[in-house]
Amino acid sequence: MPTKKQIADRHRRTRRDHASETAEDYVEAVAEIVASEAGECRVANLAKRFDVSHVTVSKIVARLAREGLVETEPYGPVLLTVAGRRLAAKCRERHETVYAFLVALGVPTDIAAVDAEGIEHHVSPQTLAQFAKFVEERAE
Amino acid sequence: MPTKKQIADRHRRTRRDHASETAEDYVEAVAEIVASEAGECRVANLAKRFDVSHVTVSKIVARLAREGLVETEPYGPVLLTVAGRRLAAKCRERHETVYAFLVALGVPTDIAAVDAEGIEHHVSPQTLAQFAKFVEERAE
DNA sequence: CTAAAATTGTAGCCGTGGCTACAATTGTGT
DNA sequence: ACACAATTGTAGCCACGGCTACAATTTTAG
Repeated sequence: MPTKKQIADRHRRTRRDHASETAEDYVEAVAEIVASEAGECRVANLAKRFDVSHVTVSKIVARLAREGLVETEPYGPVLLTVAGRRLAAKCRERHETVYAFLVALGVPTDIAAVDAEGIEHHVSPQTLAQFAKFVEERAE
Repeated sequence: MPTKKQIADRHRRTRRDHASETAEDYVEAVAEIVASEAGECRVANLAKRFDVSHVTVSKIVARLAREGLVETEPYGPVLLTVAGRRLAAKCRERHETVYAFLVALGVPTDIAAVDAEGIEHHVSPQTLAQFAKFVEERAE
């Protein structure tokens, strides 16, 4: 049985995850937009993508810049740093695994898409490995 | 392929979920504490449980009271309303299903406990049903 | 080239979930 | 009863992710 400290730790970790969820969503989106026809990612692209105001995007991009995930200049595009690209790649892979897993489990694709969005940030490497294994087994 | 609007909707939903996560965690915790040896749930119990200050708990409890999930009087215990008890029961069941599912999948119990904490709030009824089905099949 | 449109930045507000510090209340132990 | 401990409330601060309104800049159209 878990101790009270362990329960508190679990919750603390859940909160810490929260802080990085936005960062993960944004770097993932930036990578996708750069890879799209758009070619480059602008604040406006992110605002549309997340359906928020450009002001909200600006503030979050500023934070990501502070954290070294993106680089940007006034009125310029949003560029991923090396760290940002690394994080984006990791998130994209994890996202795809979670989505594929849910679909393999029998969840309708539209619902799997929504759930994957929420779940992906809380999946540990161990759980992700089990997800991937399950998908592989079903694929044979 | 999903439209941009659908992608934005997915993110909006993810954000809305965020808002209710705290509420769910708290009513669940209140129900557990009330059911424990403690017998009643006080602000101090929640503060220890989530490893936050009593001030943070007070503010959140006040919000839950505004939302009709709990009732409380100055210097008194935190009581669940009917709506609060209903939500707590739903969350507890969902939490247990997610945990059991991860364990059935092969995730170590300690890691499953952490992941379940983060995942439970983002599982749709459809996905939860698949989780439950999977657990049942493995149990035979 | 200049004027209008689109984009981005800035100022200032809100609610949520964190905190410390201090005040008030309740509970306990002589 | 009274003092001390524990608990809860209040004041006031912070960062984050939202917003509107307005200013600045860049892009695009004429």
